[in-house]
Amino acid sequence: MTEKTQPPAFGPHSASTDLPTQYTPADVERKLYERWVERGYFAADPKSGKEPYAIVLPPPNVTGSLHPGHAFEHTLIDALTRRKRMQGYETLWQPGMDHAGIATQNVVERELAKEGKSRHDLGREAFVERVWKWKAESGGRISGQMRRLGDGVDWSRERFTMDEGLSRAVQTIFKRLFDDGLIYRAERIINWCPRCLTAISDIEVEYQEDDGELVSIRYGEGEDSVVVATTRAETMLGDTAVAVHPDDERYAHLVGRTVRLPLTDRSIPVVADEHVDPEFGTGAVKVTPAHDPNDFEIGRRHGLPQLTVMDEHAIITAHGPFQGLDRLEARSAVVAALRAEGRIVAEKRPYRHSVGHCSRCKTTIEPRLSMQWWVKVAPLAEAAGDAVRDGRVAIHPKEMSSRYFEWVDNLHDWCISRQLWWGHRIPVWYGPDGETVCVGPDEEPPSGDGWHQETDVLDTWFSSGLWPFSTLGWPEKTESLARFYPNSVLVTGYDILFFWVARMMMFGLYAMDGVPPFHTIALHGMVRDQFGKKMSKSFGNAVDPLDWMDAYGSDAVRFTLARGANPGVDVPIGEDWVQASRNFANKVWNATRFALLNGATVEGELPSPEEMSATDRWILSRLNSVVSEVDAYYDDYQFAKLSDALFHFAWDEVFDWYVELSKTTFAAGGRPAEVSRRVLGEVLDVTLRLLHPVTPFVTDELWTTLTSGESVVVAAWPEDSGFRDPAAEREIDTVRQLVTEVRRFRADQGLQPGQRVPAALDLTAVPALTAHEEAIRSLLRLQPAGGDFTATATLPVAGATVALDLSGAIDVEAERRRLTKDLAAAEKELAQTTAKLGNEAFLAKAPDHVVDKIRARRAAAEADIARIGTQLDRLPG
RNA sequence: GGGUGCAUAGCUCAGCGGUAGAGCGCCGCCCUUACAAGGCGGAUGUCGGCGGUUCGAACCCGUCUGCACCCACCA
Repeated sequence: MTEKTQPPAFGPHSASTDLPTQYTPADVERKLYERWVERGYFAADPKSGKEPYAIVLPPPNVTGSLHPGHAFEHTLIDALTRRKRMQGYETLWQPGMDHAGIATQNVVERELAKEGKSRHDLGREAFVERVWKWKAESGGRISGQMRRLGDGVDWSRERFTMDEGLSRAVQTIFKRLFDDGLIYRAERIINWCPRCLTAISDIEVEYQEDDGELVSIRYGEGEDSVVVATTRAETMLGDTAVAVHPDDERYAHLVGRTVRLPLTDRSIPVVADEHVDPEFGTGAVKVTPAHDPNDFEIGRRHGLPQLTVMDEHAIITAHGPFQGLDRLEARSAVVAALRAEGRIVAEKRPYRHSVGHCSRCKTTIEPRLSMQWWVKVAPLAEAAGDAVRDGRVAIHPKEMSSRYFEWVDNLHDWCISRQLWWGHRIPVWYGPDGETVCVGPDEEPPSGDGWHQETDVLDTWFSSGLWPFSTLGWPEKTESLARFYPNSVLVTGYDILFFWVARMMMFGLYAMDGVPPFHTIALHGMVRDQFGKKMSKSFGNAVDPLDWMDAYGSDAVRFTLARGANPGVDVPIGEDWVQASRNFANKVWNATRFALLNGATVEGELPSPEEMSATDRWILSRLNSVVSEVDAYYDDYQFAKLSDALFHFAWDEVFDWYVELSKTTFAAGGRPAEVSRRVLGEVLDVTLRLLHPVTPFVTDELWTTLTSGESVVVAAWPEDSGFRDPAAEREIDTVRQLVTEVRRFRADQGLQPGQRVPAALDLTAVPALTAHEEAIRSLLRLQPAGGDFTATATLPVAGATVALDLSGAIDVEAERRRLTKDLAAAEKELAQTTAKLGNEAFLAKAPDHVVDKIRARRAAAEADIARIGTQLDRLPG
């Protein structure tokens, strides 16, 4: 913090000179956001005649709070929707939250555990009530964070996956799928989390390399024995066969016979199955149909019994000495017992293999045989694949399409039932005589003795898969649904392509008569820390975006995220970068402050090009180019590019060169100053509008001050007027080149930047520059030369000559070093270009513009060599 | 076991066939009346290795190495 006193916060209509010298985000952010919402800027009206533009907010889980990844995603969506709104589209950004079944239930269970209670102590109803209470607090926190970020969502349409309307949607589509035979109930091996006590789907399983131990066990006796290997010895209690490959001669004599299963009083058959790899291990595999998905399949093929030996807590239930042991205890106990019987044939050896873990609690998954509800995905997935294949839905960046196809083309059926309490209860009733009735939203469930509803709830992704249309009122045929479905684009992370995007595609196509839920899928990367490491709480590098917003302002956080957003690529974020963005916001602030202090205006027509100076024409020419550039980047979801383009245009061109050059004009006054004031007003007006979608707060505060407009939120998006002035651009480039060259000389000579130096400027060789003489003198701190120079340094730059009176202060050696270095560079350039131009093949095959460029470079090198030679000759000594 | 992506300045990343770029960091000099959250100047790279295509390659092709991530029912 500086010691300068800060004037109080100011309103949009206070005098312009009230602007403090530093931008203080806290003074404006809250006030502006409230104003935007109050004025209804973000409300989408289905009745307007405007073309619709709709995006859904990927609903955050009600658990916890927003992390940097959310801030990132929201920034991108907010920028897209703000621009479209400015372009005159009827823009909907649909907000809401996801009940996040298993995740939320876990969180609340942990809360309960702190009180020494389990959900069973409360009972289902009270527990669910408790979750709702918790949701109320947590949801409020998230919407508070979204307000801080500046998210332009339509709050009047906020939805929750468990609210009444969305629950109706869930029930409706369940019933429809059920009636179409696309939902069924079946007993299968599923991924079971023994801690969450529920089934989870395949993609909720995270595989990690774990160190296990492979033990080899002999089944049967003597000649008729067979050795199998396993990492889960305890499952042998549930073995109901040994399988070998049909062509494996080693075991041919055993097939069809039985071997005794150690530690039990059972004998199990040896079966031949193609699935067995004879090359792996001993070529014989134990078969546990109730506890392994492969074995389940083998068991099915051979009609083997499915013997369950573990309960839902992964505790052994098989009668005998192991009963009551946890699976890991049982594992070592079983191995010890086998060893005692001499059944372990080889010492157990370390074995690294891939083991499934629950994505929610990291507990090792236990494959388990159980009755679950399933969605038959094949027909749905095919439609989802086709929609992308035939171009109705585009995926950005397109390289990500392969991931999408990888999944939709290789789908297993989706296990949608969860043994949880928090979620949409499956709308199926079972009758006393084994009847199964699926109940639609407007139907009365069957009542009477023996009827009861399914206790399982649906996978949380079942309801979020309906998000693009359930939020718009489906299954009712609402105006909003007709207007805003399909969505224009879906913006989300590539990590939930399978979880969420594919499900929305399947359900959208199914429920909405083959119309896919969005035209475009724009995938972004993950937020990482400044070293490119994944942000995670356990790693300790996760940051709360609110902390940075408090310290540097929302705009700074947003600009940093946008600047890192290359399509589909992970974005690293560090505090240094947020600071840099804060500095940029402050720069924008101060440039506008300068403009206001100097009477910049947006009033009246823009003067004609004839009236303007080359400087004015140059910046307007550049401005229009940037407008087109930014538009092209937006249309291609190139947030990093557009942010960078704006950053450099604003800072380097407008704030540095244009503002500096115009100071001279303003000082001189008169009509040229008036023209420049109008041009500066124009340039800032347009620049602020261009920046607004990414940095909404500072731009609105400044824009309303500058223009007295209502709000930049509802201002028109800039359009390229088509004005270009290449001659003016060349002219200003020359001025910049000249000034830079002389500055370099000054720095090399040790002249302090503020030190005024007498100088003669001879610009006659470049007539266009004469108009800029005052500006050049001012930028270079050159004073008019009075009388004779005592010591002169002459710089021929860009055809002009600058003679500086150094009054004996010239550092001859420094200058000689500088010139020698430049000379070497110029000679190298000459050699290179000459060689190139002497190459016949090059001249014959290279395009003209390349050859011309090389010629120009050679000419420039020659001129440089001559110039530097002259300068060196003049050096004393 | 498959698949995809990435290896460019100290760090994080752009560039993707025609003189190596940005931000931050670093080294000088400056509080020049919009801004020190600033200004000016500067240094820094065998563009992962090796081959090939081409007049020309960071960019295209092959190959190797290293690193990410995704998918997969390997006991």
